[in-house]
Amino acid sequence: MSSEEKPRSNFIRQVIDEDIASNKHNGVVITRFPPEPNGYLHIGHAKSICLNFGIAQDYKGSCNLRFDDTNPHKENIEFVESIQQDVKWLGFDWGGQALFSSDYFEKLHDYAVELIKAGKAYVCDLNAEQVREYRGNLTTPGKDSPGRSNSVEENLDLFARMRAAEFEDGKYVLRAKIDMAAPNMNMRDPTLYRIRHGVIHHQTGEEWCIYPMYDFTHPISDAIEGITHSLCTLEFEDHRPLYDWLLDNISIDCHPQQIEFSRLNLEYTVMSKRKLTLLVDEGLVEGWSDPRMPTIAGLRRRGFTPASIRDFCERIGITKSDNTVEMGVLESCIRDDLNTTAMRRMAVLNPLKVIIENYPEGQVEELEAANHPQDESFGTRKIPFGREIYIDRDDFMEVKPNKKFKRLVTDGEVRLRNGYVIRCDEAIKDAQGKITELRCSYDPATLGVNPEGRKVKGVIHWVSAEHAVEAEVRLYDRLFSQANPDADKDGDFREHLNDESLHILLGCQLERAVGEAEAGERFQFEREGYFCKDEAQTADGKPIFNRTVTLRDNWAKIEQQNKG
RNA sequence: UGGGGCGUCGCCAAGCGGUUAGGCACCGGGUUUUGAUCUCGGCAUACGUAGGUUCGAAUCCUACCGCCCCAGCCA
Repeated sequence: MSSEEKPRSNFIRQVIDEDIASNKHNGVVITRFPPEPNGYLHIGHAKSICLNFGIAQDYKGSCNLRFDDTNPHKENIEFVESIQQDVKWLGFDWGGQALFSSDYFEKLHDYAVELIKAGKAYVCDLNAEQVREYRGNLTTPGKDSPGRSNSVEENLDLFARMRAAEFEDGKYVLRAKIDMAAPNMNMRDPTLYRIRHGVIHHQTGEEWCIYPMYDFTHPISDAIEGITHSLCTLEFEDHRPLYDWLLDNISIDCHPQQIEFSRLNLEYTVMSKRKLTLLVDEGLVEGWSDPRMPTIAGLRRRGFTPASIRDFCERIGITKSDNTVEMGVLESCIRDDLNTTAMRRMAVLNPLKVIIENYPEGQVEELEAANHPQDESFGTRKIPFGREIYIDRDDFMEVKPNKKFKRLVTDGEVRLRNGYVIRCDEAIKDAQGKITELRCSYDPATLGVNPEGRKVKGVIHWVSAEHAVEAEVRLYDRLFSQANPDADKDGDFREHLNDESLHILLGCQLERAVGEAEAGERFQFEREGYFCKDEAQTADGKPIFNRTVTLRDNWAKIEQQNKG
């Protein structure tokens, strides 16, 4: 499998190679994956996970899982747990306990005090709106906050009282004293600490009422953990001067290197956690693990394998350029994997009853079928065959529509996969003219051999009516009808939701062998696609299968082109 | 009109001064009891544009153009 091959290089690995060559960190490589537990992980996070854990593996280093939990307002324990589950499921190990930025709150506080003592941080009493005004804008410099001229003693006293819960939310913040005229907005005395009462932090409870900001927390947490390379996405590029400033201005002897790469965009979906949260909260999808979601949990439920997602991350590469990857790449990854790993089965999604009139009533044959056409190690199974079977309605037409059509037509023949050749003698219709069943005959001499004197081109799948397992099958399509749902800045991305993204098929007929499948099991339903059994059942106890992806379908493509 | 990035095939992406890897997609041929798989072949005189340096430039220099990010007490 391509995902297990040598990882291809990228500019970050080149930096690491150079650092190893120059013995910068004594040959050690330690990375970290630092999610904020305020949502479920998505395929974009998978890119970062594969990068960070992949590098750690290849360089015989390690990768920490560290929750960046400095904003208790938005975070909760459900997300802490789902994130760990998803990283594990993707196949990565962070060795021991997960880490939390909140583990370092006391140390972080001490570094803040150190900055204050050095005259490099001050307590500011401006309110949020004033801070914004004082900051200036992109083209005009900011102006100093009154607090900037506080004495060290005043700042120390105020900060201590902030911690001691003497002030309400928003009364004061702690700020770094850098440069209010800096062209980089991040350097205009960024906020380091804010006051937050009345929230219970999932790790520290009510121990703290001041919480450090990301820009303060991240570099120090990295340094505490001895991270060598701190990999993050492009939007943090102009936070790097602040990252470096902080580590240069406190007494810590570790200075990780921040390197930025571009985030993943995927066509026909959204990747921002804010937007995904909105879809979940507004009930526009069925939760974070809805199979249409680009979340790891959604992809898992859809039937994607960890290997296929790793392969995807490998294929898309790591660069600094903006990119929007086509869905076709993801689909190709899962097809590649499942093609070699999934058992073949037959399932009739849109059943049409077929009576084989020259087949003895009550007789049942057990036909043998390979579980994989190219891999004998998958073994074989028995498929019952009888007088009444189901085929898919799409596999029959009364009149042959064109000479390339090679499925069943009236007075025509077709091969039943793993079975006999049958001929359609008559299509029975109801009063409305809808075909209700087919009267056919079979050729007993065609089991495992081609008929004599004629060529039967088509092969269709089928299921014994008597032995079929009824199921619900869910067909998924892209979540959005537009390749880039958030293209128009003033429009609402929700307007582009695809209302055809889910089709539920009832009364599907599966071959007997699928009946024993366990939740999460994946199959190729021949000629249809790859399907995964859902953990849920229908109200009346019938199994539910989710379609992961269709098979590549050149015929559908040709038909599409003929129409268009 | 401040700062930081990015621009190589429809979409990703190698390339790091010596004459454009690869994958996806697409187009054709072969095998096939899945119109699948597999397989064979095709698919950028060209690297945002214009100049310059050089025997030689996607790679170096200059100037333009286009796109993305930054004005949270979010991360």
